[in-house]
Amino acid sequence: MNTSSNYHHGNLRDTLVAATIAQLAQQHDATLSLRELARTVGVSIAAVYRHFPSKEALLADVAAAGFASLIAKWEAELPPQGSLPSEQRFQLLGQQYIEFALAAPAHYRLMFEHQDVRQFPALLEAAQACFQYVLQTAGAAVREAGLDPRWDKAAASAGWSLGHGYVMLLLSGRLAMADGGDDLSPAMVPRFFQLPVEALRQARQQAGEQP
Amino acid sequence: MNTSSNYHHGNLRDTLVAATIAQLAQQHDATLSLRELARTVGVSIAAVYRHFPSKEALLADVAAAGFASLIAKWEAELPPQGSLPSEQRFQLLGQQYIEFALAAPAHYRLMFEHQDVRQFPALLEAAQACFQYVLQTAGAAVREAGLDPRWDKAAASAGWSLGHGYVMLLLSGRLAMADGGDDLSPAMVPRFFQLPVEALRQARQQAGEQP
DNA sequence: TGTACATCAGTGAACGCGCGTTCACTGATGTAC
DNA sequence: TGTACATCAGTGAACGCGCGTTCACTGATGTAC
Repeated sequence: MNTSSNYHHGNLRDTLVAATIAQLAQQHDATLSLRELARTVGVSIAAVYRHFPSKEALLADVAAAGFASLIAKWEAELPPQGSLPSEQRFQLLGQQYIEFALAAPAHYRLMFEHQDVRQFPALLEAAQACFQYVLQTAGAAVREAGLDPRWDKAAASAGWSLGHGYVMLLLSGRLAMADGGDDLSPAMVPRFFQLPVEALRQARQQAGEQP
Repeated sequence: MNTSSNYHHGNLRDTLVAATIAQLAQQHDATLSLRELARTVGVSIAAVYRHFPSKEALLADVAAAGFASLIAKWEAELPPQGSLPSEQRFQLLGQQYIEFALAAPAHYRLMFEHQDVRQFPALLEAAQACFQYVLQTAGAAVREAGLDPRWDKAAASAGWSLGHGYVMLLLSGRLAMADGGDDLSPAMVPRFFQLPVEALRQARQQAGEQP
């Protein structure tokens, strides 16, 4: 296994995943055909089955890679914890989440359209790691605001929901639907990542309940 | 055209739409086959093309019907404007939105997965009517909070994003992923519909900017 | 260092499938006179 | 009231298609002695 000899291919598995991601980058929807993928890579269709038991398994790997590179983006671009107010850091995380999704919409869709997380442990693990990252960031903001630390999951879930919903609506053309055109701009959305924390603060003031 | 004579069918068009909705109610994903649909209704596949130029056109009608019945639900179940604080009314709207989506997940998905709103004016119109409903409700809350009325769209979009994202994440199994199980419960979410208004209030306090 | 052999990563052809769509048609319905 | 005819809403068969998957295979690679 030396140079890019393509006979015994080197690493067909990774090549297939990378080619899928490259292909998704060029389309709007998240559908694609194994045969076309094999054609692109320049390999017989049966070769794919040497590395993946099924199309679904390939897609699950591609989805997991998506979650991994989202985490990588955060790790590369988010200022370290403590270097700025936690609530602001949570907003930045939201902003970068949206950037990520809009930069590769089809890949992003695939990450969430796959129905059967339970069948693919690697995918589940990647998605969980992603959620943990959000959870920690949200948790820090919650604690810094003097709120019950157990509200971290609620804040994280609300933030993720907000970002995901915004992206999906935007991509589906169902959001920018008012005539005036003065919609919620991408630049405005991160600001709404202060919402989860703020709402919890309000909720406590009003009643003092548990979530 | 008298009784339910099924020879010249009566109203095959509506029957097809209704059968699609019924079928979607029994499945988790939003995929379905024209042929199977025709089989269910008891009609030849070619008969479908007497009423719809394509499968997509049928699905667009089904999606539009979804938006229409969401509006119907709101009109039936939301207390009239003025009978309670607008911000609370906005929260109720959010709660009923989520109820609607979770009661018919596949139909709900179809409403948003269809890519080409522009090709189907009836669908676009139905979705816009829906957005207008949210917009008015959000706008009332924004005005009642003494905020710049032009922020109504931002509040409406944020609310819709939050609800849509929550529902989609929940359905895809990507939300309830933390070990502890203490996630954001459906009952908790409506509370977050106070977020858009609240966040705008905060934003104004902090800076006084325009959205 | 050379040979024998197991293993590994590919190939090419074929499988069966269900799909959306189209065609020429048939039989019922409604209308004109 | 009865007949002729256009229109409408169906039928059944066929089209071509690309798909995911499987099969028996081939040729390169690595290892044992």
